Amino acid sequence: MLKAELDKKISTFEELCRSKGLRLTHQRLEILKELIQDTSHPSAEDVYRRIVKRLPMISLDTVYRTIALFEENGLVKRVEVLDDKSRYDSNLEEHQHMVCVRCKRIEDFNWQGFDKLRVPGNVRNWGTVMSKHVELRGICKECLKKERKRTP
Amino acid sequence: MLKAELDKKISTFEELCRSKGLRLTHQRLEILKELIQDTSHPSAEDVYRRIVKRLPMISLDTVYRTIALFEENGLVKRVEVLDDKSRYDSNLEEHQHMVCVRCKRIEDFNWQGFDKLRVPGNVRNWGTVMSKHVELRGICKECLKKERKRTP
DNA sequence: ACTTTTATCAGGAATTGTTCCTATTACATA
DNA sequence: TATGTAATAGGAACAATTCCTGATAAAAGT
Repeated sequence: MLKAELDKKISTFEELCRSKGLRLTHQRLEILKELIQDTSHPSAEDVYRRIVKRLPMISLDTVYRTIALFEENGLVKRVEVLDDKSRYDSNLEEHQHMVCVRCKRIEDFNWQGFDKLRVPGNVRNWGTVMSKHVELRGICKECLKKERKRTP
Repeated sequence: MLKAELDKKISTFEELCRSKGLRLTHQRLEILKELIQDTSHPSAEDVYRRIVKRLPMISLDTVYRTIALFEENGLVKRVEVLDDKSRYDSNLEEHQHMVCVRCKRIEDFNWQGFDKLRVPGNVRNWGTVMSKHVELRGICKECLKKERKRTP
C-alpha cells in the first residue's frame, strides 16, 4: 500500500519533470521517497538528517528547495502547527491533525462530522473560501504517562 | 463597548500585578491598550511600530516579552496562522478566523455549527484533547478585486 | 558514447522573527 | 524621598529559512 503510493507519486513526479523540463535528480528522488515513507510529519531538518545518511554531501538548502518544489506541485502539504518549524505531510487525503503540545507529535485522524460541515453563509461577504483547517491540541498518551510519573 | 473592555482588561491586569508582584509599567500599559484597541490581529512588530510613536525609546524585545507575559496570563491569545510571524488577538470569546492567503489579513467570525461539533470518540485513544481550532483560508474581497484588475 | 547546455547543487553568507544578555532605569515599598 | 530589585533598552545571539555563487551533473544534441 505504501509501496503503491510511493510508485504512484514517483511517476507523478517523473511526469511533472517531463512536462516542466525539471531534472529528475538523485536528491529529489531521495527526498520524495523520504517524505512518502515518513508519516510522522517531519520538518525539513528531520528529512535532512535522514537523507544525509544516504547522501552525505546534500545540503539543507537543497532539502528546503526541493520540499518547496514538491509543495508547489501538490506532492506534499505543509502542516502549519504550533508556531514552530514547518512540518510536511504526503497524505493528500482529507484528514485532520491532532498535535501534542508537549512532544509536538502530529497524528492524523478523520472527522467526518467536520468534513460535512458547511461554512456559515455570511463568510461569503468576506471573500472566497479555499479551504478549511482544523487541528486538535492536547497531550498524547505517552506524554500523559511521563507527567504522571513526574508528579505522583 | 471597547472602552469597557479596555477598562476591564486593565483592571484585570492591575489585579494580576498586585497578586504576582509584577510592576505596572508604562510600557506594559501602552502595549495592553494597543492590543485591545487593535482588532486586526497585529504581529509583535505591528504593535511595536505603533507604540514607538508614543514611547520612542521602547525596544522590540520589550514588546515581545510583554506580549508573552499577557499570553501566559490569558489576556491575549496567539493566533497561529500561515506559518508566518505570530499574530495576537485580545478577543477571548469563542470565535474562528478567516485568513486571506494574499494579504494575510485575519478576520474573526462565529461558527456555531463547529462550536457544537463533538470530536470523534476514537480521539480519546490518542490522549487528552485540550482545544480545537479551525481556520478558513481564502482570498478576501479586496484582494479579489485587485486580482481582477490585474488579469482583465 | 561524448559534448554541450544549463538546471540544480553544496556550502556558506544573509535574512527574518524571536529571544538572550547586561548595564541602566524606574516601580513600589518603607 | 531613599532603596531594593523587577523591568527596560539596545545590541548580540539564535533558529529557521532563503539567497548567492561557483561547481556539478542531467538530458538533449551530435
